[in-house]
Amino acid sequence: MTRDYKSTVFLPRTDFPMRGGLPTKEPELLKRWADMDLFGKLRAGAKGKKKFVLHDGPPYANGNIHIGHAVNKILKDVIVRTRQMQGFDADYVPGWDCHGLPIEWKIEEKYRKAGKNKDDVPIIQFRAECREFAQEWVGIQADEFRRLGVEGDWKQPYATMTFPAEAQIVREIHKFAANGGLYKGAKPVMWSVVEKTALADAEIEYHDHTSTTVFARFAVWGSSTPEIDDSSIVIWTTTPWTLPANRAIAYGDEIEYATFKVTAVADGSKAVVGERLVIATALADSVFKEAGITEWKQLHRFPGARLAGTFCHHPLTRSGYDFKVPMLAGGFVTTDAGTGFVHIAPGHGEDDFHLGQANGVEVPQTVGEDGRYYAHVPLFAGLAVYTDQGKPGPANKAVLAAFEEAGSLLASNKLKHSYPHSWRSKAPLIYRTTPQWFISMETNDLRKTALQAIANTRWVPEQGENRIRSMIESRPDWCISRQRAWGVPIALFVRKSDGSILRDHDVFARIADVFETEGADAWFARDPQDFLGDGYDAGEFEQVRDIVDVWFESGSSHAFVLEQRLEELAWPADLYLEGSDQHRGWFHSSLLESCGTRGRAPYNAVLTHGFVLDEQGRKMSKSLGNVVAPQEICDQYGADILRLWIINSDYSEDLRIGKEIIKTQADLYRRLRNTLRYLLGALADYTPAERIDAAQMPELERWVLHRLAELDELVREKIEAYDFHALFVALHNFCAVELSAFYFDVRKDSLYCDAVDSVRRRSVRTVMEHLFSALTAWLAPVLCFTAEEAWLARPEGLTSGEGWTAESVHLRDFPTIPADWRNDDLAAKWSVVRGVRRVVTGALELERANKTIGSSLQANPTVYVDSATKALLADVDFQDVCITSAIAVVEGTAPDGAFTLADVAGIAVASGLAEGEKCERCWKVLPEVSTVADHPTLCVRCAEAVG
RNA sequence: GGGCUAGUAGCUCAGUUGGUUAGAGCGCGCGCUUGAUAAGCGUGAGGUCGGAGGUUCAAAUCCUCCCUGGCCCA
Repeated sequence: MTRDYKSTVFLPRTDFPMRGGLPTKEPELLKRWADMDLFGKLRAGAKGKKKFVLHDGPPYANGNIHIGHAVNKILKDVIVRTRQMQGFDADYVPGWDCHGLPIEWKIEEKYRKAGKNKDDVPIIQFRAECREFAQEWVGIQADEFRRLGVEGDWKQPYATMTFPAEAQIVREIHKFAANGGLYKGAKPVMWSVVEKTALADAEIEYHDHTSTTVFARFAVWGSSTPEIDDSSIVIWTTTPWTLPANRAIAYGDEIEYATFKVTAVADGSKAVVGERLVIATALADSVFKEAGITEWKQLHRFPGARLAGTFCHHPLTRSGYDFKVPMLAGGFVTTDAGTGFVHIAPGHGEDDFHLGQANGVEVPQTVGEDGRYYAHVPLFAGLAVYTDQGKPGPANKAVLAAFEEAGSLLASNKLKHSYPHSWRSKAPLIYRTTPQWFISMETNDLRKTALQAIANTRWVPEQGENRIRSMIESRPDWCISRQRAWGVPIALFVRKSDGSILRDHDVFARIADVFETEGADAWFARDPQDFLGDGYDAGEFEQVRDIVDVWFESGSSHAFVLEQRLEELAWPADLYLEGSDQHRGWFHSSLLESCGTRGRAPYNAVLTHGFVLDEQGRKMSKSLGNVVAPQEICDQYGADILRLWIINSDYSEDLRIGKEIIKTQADLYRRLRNTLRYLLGALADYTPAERIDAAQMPELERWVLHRLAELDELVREKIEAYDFHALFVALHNFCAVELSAFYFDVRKDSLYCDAVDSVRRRSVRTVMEHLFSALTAWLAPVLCFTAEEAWLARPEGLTSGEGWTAESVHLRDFPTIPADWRNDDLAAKWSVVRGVRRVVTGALELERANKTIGSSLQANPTVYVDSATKALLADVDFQDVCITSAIAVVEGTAPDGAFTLADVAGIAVASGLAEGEKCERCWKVLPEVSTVADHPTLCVRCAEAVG
């Protein structure tokens, strides 16, 4: 009768399930971490260590998080966790951006639905409702971020709308006011005459509109180009009413222009035979047609660049417009339509304004908030561009008449085109110059300081540096004022007498102090005299009621977060990490704010990631129906899968996500999870007493330790480079190829069947211990839930002693790998061994196909090798390595038909069957089976192991 | 239109200064195992390296143009 030897085989045992059940398991772990105050313990344990501060860029608090938020926050979390486990004190304070237009809209929308008007609601009440709205979303988003496993100071996050933040933002504004960087200027904004208000981009709708077009002559006054002497520059515009505000003409440097002499005209043409006109050659024909010019002669051709330094007369020069109109190169000039010359009215267009700013051209204010010319405008005072009904006023006709009278009008027509309208009144909009507050890029050398700060910062990837530098190099002054309600006021007083800013430190301090306790609402709620104190009379000052650009607020976060919490944090931050769009956003505004007030960037390094696209590489949109929500992935697969996806993507570029990609990640995850599971099973009942010194281990075990040492080096290197993708590829390959397919497979026999006290089995288990320790630590920053689950499932014997006491895997540091585990000679040798092994497994496959064998343990192949390989294999238990019952390694020429692999030279394998009986315990086929009297069905090793 | 950037097997990615039949993991097909079993092992098939020109003895790699995307501007 045969005994049941199965019970004597040491099969893996563990409670760690093969399937994660992450959607239900993860919330349990979150609760565990909250209950044990993991974050508090992390902070306490890191006290006194070198700090690593990743300063959180605040998301906007107005909706559920999307996949982009998830990418950003998870990456931050992975980095913070790796730094923490490297031995840094890596605190992380999440934050929110709370002020601004989108939230205002939501509240306004609510009013509209209730049939109320925003302007009828007291500003304090309106702001309170905005605050409540933002606060609600802060709470929701915090929960959503935490569900992703993001660890941080969720009890004390920051928000731009807290009173201390509002107070500090005002202090920052005051710094610019005090150092002269802040000035009051004018800027064109989209203006609705009907509502008498400026509109933001999102409040603008485009509809077809019929405009009056004008071709007008600007007589050359003086030029550096003789070819255009006695000529007129011809401009074209669809807004004739802006011509009184003309102060320049733009040309394209690389556009070809020509001087034409008119030699014949059609009846009714306003062109004059003999006059000379300058027009872009590409557009000349169309201009001649419009102007009724039937014959002409081209005199000179030249590139636009030749026009630099030329001035023209304003066409109405004799009626109060007697000034020089400079010709300026504009990159925006095209030959799509018109004449190749663009009339520039700095107060009535974006391009116009920036070109004017760049060249020191004044910004005339010609049209008031009611859409009528100001009284000071010659010829046209009081005329309306659009009436308060949104209908065209007399302005265009009057301008046309004046130009005709002055002999400047060459032609006029109508054009139907897309034109901006108010989303509320549907009335056409105009660009109108309004007073605004600017931070100068030149005063105090802000541009220069910022460019130097960029050079002193580490940009990852490096291209980010180019990107932000080219922006800073060319950007205009920073317009920081907004005519809105929900934000931090630009809390300044301006003297009515001369428009100068009141720069008084006591007043500034009073304002900030009040904001600190009452919030920025105080600016609107209190008597201005409260802030001015006894020294000034409120009647002599105008209180600025504009609010500050929200980018200025978040750009000040380094001040109201890092600087104000120096106990926990540090200034400057070690790292800012956001999507690459933030080169123009937060990186940019933080840089300018900090350079303007502190002379350097608030960060030492900036890391950027790309955007999330769908599986085809297209942008996600509701209309395409390709939106992937992080919440759905968590519910279906688990946050660890989402985290793994991010790390397995090259986030320096755009990331893709979709069904197949997520499924792939779930497959990769299973391999990692099963590796941990196998280790746990193998380590059942393990205790440190079983440990074997590396020096006494078999070579194969020492090879695994060597690989751990190599990986340890890679882990450190890749963390430094923030290259988690490469790190996880290496870890996954290690688990799949080296452990599962090789080491674990080879050592199953030893682990299952060797005697418990055998040196070999103890070596295997010691190596398993090291593997478990290293892998749980290395995986923990990314698979924060799974690594914890595995850690908690470790055998009782590994809950005490050095490195094993932590109550959470996240309270551990990365293990220290002994330097002498590294053994390159051994690695080279085993690389050869594995090469030969591949030839053997290839040969076995043929036998399997022949049905000669099933299990490899039925085989006994003969391996023909050269002498060097023979020597190399001499001390290797090669039958164990190949998982055959026996193997012969023979030096010499292989017989015909022996199996070879093209890429393993000089190795051939001939098939053979193992002789003997199958050991009932270890399943090897050995001649010795039946030689042990007590256990006639076992091999010698198993008989001894069973005892 | 401008700045930055990408396009290598079904998927995620490697491919150093141009140099032998372009690699890996996953997935897929087939087989084995049934003592990691909703697992494990072996093995095989997948690529005109976005397209077209060009430089070179030699190009995924350098140059030009084009196509298709992405971010930020205009």
